[in-house]
Amino acid sequence: MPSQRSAQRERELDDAWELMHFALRAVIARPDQMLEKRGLSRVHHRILFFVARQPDLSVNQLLQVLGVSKQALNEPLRELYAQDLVAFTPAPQDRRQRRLVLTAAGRELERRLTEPQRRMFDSALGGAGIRAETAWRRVMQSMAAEEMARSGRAR
Amino acid sequence: MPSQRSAQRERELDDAWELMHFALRAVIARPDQMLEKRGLSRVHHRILFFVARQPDLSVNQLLQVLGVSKQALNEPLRELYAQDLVAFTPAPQDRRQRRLVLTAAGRELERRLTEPQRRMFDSALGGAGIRAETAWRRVMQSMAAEEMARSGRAR
DNA sequence: ACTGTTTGGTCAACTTGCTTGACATTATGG
DNA sequence: CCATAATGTCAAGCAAGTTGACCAAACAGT
Repeated sequence: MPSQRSAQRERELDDAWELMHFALRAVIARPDQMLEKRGLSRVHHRILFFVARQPDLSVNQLLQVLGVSKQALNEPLRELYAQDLVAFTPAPQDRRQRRLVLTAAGRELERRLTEPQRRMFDSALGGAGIRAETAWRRVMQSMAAEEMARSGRAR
Repeated sequence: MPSQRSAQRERELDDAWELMHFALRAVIARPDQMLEKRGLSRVHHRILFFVARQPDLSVNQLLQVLGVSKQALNEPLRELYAQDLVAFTPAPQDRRQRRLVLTAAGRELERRLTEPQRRMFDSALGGAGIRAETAWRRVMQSMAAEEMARSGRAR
């Protein structure tokens, strides 16, 4: 069952995947360095990032988004709490739920950590022009859609 | 030192990063399932992928590309050899170097593993049109360039 | 021919970041 | 009052990486 694709096209698709591979590595690199100095890890950043973007997230929602077990989330979360970077408030209607928010210090740190990434995206997307940017988003959207739905990310 | 960016732009950049995040997860998902059934892991796939794309790679080159220690590479590589998926040939000029190539079975497996990913890229890129595809590549290229240079990927 | 360097392999000890399982707590809702 | 849901926590274990140390073979320069 060989596909209908040309060998040439095959190469182009593999190039695309390789491109994404290295782009990801580049985006990750800087924040990882900064995190290490603080004794934090990538999970901490992911938590800060998603909570910054969607405050009052519940723990369960965050689990869905991150795609890890609650045990894996628990410790990093406690550390962030201990360092006064995130805070909890019980949900008004259901006091079992803990709504996650960032403290001022948490927002500050999140900004610092994510800034290099924003810079990269800004330069890459902005530098390519408006039309290229929307094209880029359309392509990514098409690849990510299913997975985002599964994680409960509305669009 | 707050940046010059608007809050609106900030959100768009974060959206882009999130998009990439989930796209990656989507691309990875299928092959990971297949690998698990064979008792192989993601590294094995990465080895197969890169050796398929650039046969006669030396071990050191592969290390650069994958960005892991030689100890981390060694075992998976041995397993692939034991399963007759990769083969070694001494480099003609320097017999210390082992040039890596895929066996027929290796090429076959690599095709099967990478196929779902190629399909995703083909559908996402192809579906967006030629101009969108080149735009997408330009953006990714801009983000990945440095990292690819560091890994010795010519462009 | 000697020597130092490079390529690669291997053993060992350790760390990190998860996993699953089991169980406890508290709040909710009927 | 009771089943269920949201969350926390302890424990054991595993996967995949790390660093360090050491070894052999092949090469390159003197």
